[in-house]
Amino acid sequence: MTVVTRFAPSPTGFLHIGGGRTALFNWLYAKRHGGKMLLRIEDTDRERSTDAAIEAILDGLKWLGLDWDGDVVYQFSRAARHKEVAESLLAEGRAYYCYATPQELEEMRETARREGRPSRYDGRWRDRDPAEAPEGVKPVIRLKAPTEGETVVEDAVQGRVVWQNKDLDDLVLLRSDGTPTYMLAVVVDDHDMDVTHVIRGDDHLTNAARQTQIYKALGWDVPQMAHVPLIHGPDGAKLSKRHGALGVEAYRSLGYLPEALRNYLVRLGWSHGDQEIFSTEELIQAFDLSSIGRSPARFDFAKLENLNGHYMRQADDAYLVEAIEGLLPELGDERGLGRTFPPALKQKLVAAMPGLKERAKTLVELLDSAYYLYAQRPLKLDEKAQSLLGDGRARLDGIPAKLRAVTDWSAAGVEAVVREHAEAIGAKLGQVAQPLRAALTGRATSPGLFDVMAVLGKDETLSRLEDQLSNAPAA
RNA sequence: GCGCCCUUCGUCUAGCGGUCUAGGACGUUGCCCUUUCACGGCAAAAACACGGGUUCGAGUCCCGUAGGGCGCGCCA
Repeated sequence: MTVVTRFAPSPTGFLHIGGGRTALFNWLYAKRHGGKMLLRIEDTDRERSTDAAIEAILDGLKWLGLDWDGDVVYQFSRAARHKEVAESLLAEGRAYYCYATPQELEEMRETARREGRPSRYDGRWRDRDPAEAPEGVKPVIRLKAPTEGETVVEDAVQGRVVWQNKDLDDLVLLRSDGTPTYMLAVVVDDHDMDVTHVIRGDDHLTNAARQTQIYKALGWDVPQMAHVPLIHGPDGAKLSKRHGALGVEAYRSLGYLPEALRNYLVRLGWSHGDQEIFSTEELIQAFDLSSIGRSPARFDFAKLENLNGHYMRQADDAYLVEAIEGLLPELGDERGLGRTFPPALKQKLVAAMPGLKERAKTLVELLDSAYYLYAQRPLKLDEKAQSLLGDGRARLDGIPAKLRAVTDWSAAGVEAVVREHAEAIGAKLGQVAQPLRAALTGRATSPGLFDVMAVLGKDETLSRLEDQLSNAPAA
């Protein structure tokens, strides 16, 4: 039997980080077993489903590098089939019409809560003659759930979980307008789509019990369930927009690489001994359901950043330039850049990338650290650079002339000149290099100074130096 | 309130009755390397929620307590 997993988001918002991890787990499990991962959009809530959300989810998955097999299934398009299944249950006496009105149900819940009883539907139409149906009320179809015994879910992550049937009420299968509820639709679709493994957040654990009852009533096999713990915010509370509950596209904007985010996400809940870094191939080889823990994890940006830095350092230089270029539509304007890099700048970026990528944790930092490559003269020095240059300006006297004389403008050639200069004025190299760096890059931090000068070229280097040295120090 | 789930360093986790003087990673601190910052290397501080059992022996099994989470819709 081939493994079939599915990712089934509801299009009421973007693809958040927890959904991204669920998709990743489904994807990995399918890949691991040479199976398929299907994508189903759970849009039976017509009020809240939007096309924008569908697009955001699809984009998010693509950006994360998680592809799905076959066409996207839109759940609502299968409503007729859902209805048919509900009616078949009705015909077999495993479901019944319920004429209770929303107000009635609301009262029922309130009373129950007030009296300290569990708030469940009381089954008032379960055995009642439909002939007693009130005028003008369109009924829903409810499942005639067992009232005795227990419902068991053998979960690949949670283990054996047992509910007493008396604690579970008769859920609605078909709404009064004839549309299916989520509970029915999932069961029918998973069955019809031959889904073998349902991997989802453990907020669905209770649903698993109710869905199991539907499967049983239908006489269908229950797929293997795997309910993975949720991801919490850094404070342990539910994920909110303030911390981790951003759409995955927000992580893209923040400058994270999809491979880094995947690696981070997979280790939230799943582990493989002491291994922290996984290539995609390694993940596919190692991933399993039994190594998923049962306790919730907190989202930690610091670790994500570390991982991202790791992947950036490893990445190909041209790839990184493409990646930051991809951020330009969002970040370019405020940095005086267009939507793409001019070819000349692109070349410089690639050339400088080995030194740049060592020092950045995100693509945004990478772009900013490359400031000296695209800055317009005269440079605007940041605070640290200003004070460095202020202190060391005197030690730069005579440097421009010596540099102007250089014929071999290479990192090594330039380094020799600067080292000589430092020696000549009795200063340590750092005492000369730092103010020089400030003047040339506008920052206190940059890649190796001589590499910077080499990439900048002789003319630009000298011009920038003159800009800064001819200016009287700011009072 | 009822049901279900969870609880090892600040965080992610290893641990599947003895090898745990509890390991790794991120973060933190110190040192080294060094033209800066990073990277890298070395070192340090840092955890089995609590209480009962079971057992020769418990982080590991059982039961409570406390704390946290999820669910309890004609939402998904």
